[in-house]
Amino acid sequence: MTNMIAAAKQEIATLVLSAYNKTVAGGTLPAGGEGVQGTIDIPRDEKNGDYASAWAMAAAKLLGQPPRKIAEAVLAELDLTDSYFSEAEIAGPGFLNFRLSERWYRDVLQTVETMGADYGRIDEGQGQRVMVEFVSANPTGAMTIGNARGGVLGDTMASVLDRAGYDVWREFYVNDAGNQVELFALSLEARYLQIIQGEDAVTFPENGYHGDDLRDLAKRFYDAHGDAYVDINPEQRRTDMREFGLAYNIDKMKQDLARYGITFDQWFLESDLHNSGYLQETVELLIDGGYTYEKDGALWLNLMDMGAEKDDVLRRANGHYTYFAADIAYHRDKFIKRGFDRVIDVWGADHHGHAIRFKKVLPAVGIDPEKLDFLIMQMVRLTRDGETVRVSKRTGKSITLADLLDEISCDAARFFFSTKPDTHLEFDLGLAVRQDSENPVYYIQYAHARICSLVKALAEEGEAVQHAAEVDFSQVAGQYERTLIKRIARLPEEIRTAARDYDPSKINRFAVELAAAFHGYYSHCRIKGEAPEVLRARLKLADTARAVIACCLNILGVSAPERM
RNA sequence: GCGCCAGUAGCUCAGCUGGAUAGAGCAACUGCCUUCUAAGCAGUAGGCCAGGGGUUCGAAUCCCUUCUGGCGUACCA
Repeated sequence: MTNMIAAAKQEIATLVLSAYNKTVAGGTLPAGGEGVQGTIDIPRDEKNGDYASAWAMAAAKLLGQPPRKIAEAVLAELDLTDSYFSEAEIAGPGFLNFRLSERWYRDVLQTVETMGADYGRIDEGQGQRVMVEFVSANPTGAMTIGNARGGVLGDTMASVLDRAGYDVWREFYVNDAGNQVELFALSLEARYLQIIQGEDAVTFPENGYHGDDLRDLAKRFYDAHGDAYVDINPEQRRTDMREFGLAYNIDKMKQDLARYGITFDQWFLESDLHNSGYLQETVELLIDGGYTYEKDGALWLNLMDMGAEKDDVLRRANGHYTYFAADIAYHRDKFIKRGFDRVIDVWGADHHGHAIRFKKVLPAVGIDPEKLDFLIMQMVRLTRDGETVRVSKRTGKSITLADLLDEISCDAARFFFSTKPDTHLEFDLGLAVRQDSENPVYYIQYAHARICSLVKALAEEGEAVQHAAEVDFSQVAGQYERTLIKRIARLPEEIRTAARDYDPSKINRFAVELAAAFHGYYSHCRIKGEAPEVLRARLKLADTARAVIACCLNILGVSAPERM
């Protein structure tokens, strides 16, 4: 058993049930309570034991007896010999409170030692193939602060799922087709011609991209080709400029994301869906299925018949397919063509209306909507000195991911954005500069560095870290030691719930708690200079904490420094 | 209007598939470095869990409702 929390709970369930069966056999309690599922919790207050079973309360109604009386009868038959528990008692309205035995503590350290850097790995996913699609920023400009949040969320989500036993695939969907890309090409063309003919000679397209990055891009194109593109077929000009611009931007995104610790298994091009005919084939599938109708020259998807609030356009009157249509083809590719068992799309809240309607259409192309989950993250509100800063790409004034990484470290940024996705995040640019002192990531890294230096210092004195089997656990029986071991034991369970709830930020909160347990331990339990048995037991515990902190940081994509 | 998300300490947030006295960090205040890293530890103070109803042994947690904020409701993506 690699999840020692689950192991403890499972054992309590077994112990209580077997004790109950004895009370039935002995005639103390009526039969019928075998199927009762009493919750087993870890009490907030340690006075109430390490684990508490509410079984007696849950069974009270069914057995027709007061909870305390049931608890007393069960307790009398409880046999803790060789179990993970040393004692049990009744408290409050009828809780059965259990205290962990030395055997459990030893098994925790043994598990960490056995699993090493893989500690926390569980088999919840059973090797199912799951794709996490995230960031998927428009290639028409730089990535925003919102992408910074989505990037961390998707990347850590993928890491958590990986450790939970899924076969994970990270993917970036490149929207290199559609209106925005045409507008991008037109804007670039205008900037290019302006370089040669002057600003006033060329009118800039309405709603074009006004950012300085477009001017830079045009300059790069000019540097490469001079004025060779002035007297050329405008269509050819725009095609070449679009390809040039997109290639440049996509490469830049790859670089920025790499700086941010994110690499994708695949960059999937929307244009491939158009060029290969797969998009057309998918739309024809919908037409043949009778899910569409034509109105005002456009092809509509009859979503209201599928329970949605409104219909969506698949093919515009100008003959171009919409983003909605492409997305259907894209997901058909994910599920039908590539056979993923599950797909998680990390999207911003501005897409949630799309997400709801999107799920409705999936059955029409043969996809089980249950296999697709959306991780909708709420918007990041960017402020500076209390005033909201617009994050629109078109203002040309937005703060980019690259800007952010110029100001704060990748570690600090990743940790800062690891918050629960369903709450709004306010990002204050003034605060960002001060993040170094406020970001808890340093608290965790400091714990790691402290232990590394300690282990190194002791190794120089000839004290190597021992194996768990050689440790005398009576030497680490104090409050701080036990708190630390119990916290170490939690990682697999945290992985399980983080994967289940799609909330990777649980891991960063856990890491802070783990670091706190270590700092407390370190401050109260001296290691160097203690008697040999004490020193070795405590050193083993410190080194185990180090390994688990490293696991957490690894999952979060944050470095684990050996020195600070 | 309708739909989705949120409202918990001065600030940022945990806790939400019902459990015992609602927690942590930051900020404030007190202590702790001649011994393994003080980027640390120990402590004090801080709360009508947005308001109101309900469900039950028990509600921050579940249901109804009101209020407040964000987002959506394009032949954009």
